Amino acid sequence: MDPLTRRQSEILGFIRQHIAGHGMPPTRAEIVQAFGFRSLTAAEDHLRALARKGAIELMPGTSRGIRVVADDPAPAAANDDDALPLVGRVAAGVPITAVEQIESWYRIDRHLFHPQPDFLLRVQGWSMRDAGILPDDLLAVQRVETAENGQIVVARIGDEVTVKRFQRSGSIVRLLPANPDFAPIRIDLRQQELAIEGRAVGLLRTGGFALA
Amino acid sequence: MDPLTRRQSEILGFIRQHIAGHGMPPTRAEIVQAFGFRSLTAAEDHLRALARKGAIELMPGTSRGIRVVADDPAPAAANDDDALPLVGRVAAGVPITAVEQIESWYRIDRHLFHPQPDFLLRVQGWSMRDAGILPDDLLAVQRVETAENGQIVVARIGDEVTVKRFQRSGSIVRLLPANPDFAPIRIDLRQQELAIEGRAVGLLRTGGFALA
DNA sequence: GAAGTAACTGTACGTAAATACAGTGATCCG
DNA sequence: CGGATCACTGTATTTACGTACAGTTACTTC
Repeated sequence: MDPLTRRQSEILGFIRQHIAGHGMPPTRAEIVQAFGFRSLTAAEDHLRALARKGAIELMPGTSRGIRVVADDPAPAAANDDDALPLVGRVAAGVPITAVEQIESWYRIDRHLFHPQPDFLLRVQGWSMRDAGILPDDLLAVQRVETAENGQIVVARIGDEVTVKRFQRSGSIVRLLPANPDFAPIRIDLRQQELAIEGRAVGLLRTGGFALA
Repeated sequence: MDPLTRRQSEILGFIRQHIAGHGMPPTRAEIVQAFGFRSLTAAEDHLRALARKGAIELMPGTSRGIRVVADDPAPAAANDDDALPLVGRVAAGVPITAVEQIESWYRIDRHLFHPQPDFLLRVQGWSMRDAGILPDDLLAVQRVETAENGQIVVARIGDEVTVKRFQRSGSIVRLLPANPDFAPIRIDLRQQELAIEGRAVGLLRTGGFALA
């Protein structure tokens, strides 16, 4: 979210306060009255600015169509039974689920998934497009050390973490993308180390569906 | 608080749900649409009844001037702030979110999604494959009545509910699949009726990733 | 069997509210 | 210096919304 000006913060504060107190967002007129403006456009301009900076969302043609974007993602606690950690950027060789790697926790009904996941991983790139796995999706992953052929796994080669379909024959492992634009990764277990971090058991897409 | 009738409870539930999902109380028109009424007065009557019985408070002359008074913990799941209903098979002409259509509730951190969804819908068929929407995925849908070009919408034509990308020019609406094996649906609004049930804001894949 | 309540349809109207357009200063910035 | 952003004033137009009025049908209750 872009930084707000002093005035914009006051407006945002008023919106929050109004929702808390009245159970609904304010109208332009109510903002005007609260701040002593003499023109509706003053309120409109502020709302546009706040929307542009991502602090609020405006719903065109809708009365009181203001939604405060939650910048405080309701931090679920680590001890919550139904919370899953979102694993962030992965640093040099550290196991992916190390505490330092955890970005945040999300409350999700674990039993939704079969089998049950242990953590979420944000997907990067288009390599698994044809498996319906897109960038910025959250992959629900179950921690396993070994994989069966055909399963989609989270694998680590050195510092690189990747999501691919697993295929092994003898000491040769192929990590297959689901996208003809990407090349398979071939690993000889006698020469290179491959760590299986987990197995994909589900997926969560939290953003909208913009045009690709 | 006086006891509510079955229908009145449903209305109250919808108001709660709307506030939770949209951050503001519904208008009369939104209630009418949600329940499939054909007259604004139906909604008005219910609101009056709920106000008379003390379940809500109405603020005269104020758009969305509905305040839920009681915080009775009636249907455990439906009241959960972080629960989403899974909408089941859709029957003849009934609005998709009609109470009777709800299969079950799932506990999911609403704040994960932007904007926040109102219900989940199980995806059927491969027509949105290239948008990463596969069969048996649960689509997180925000209830909206209109759509912008390019958005992925849940639309109803008669009794048929479909998920497609929305494109409108004039009175011609095209519902575009994201899969070359499927044909676009072309609708002339002057001849056919098209109901937008909602807008895709996220996705939940609960099964594993079997080989396609 | 009259009266009341619940749950609606259908029409109409005034106003609450969103929003476009045209400006005015003030400040910052390369 | 010109151009952007900020913070407004003032007017106008449309549409979203609340709400009144007049009915209908079915079910309960005294």
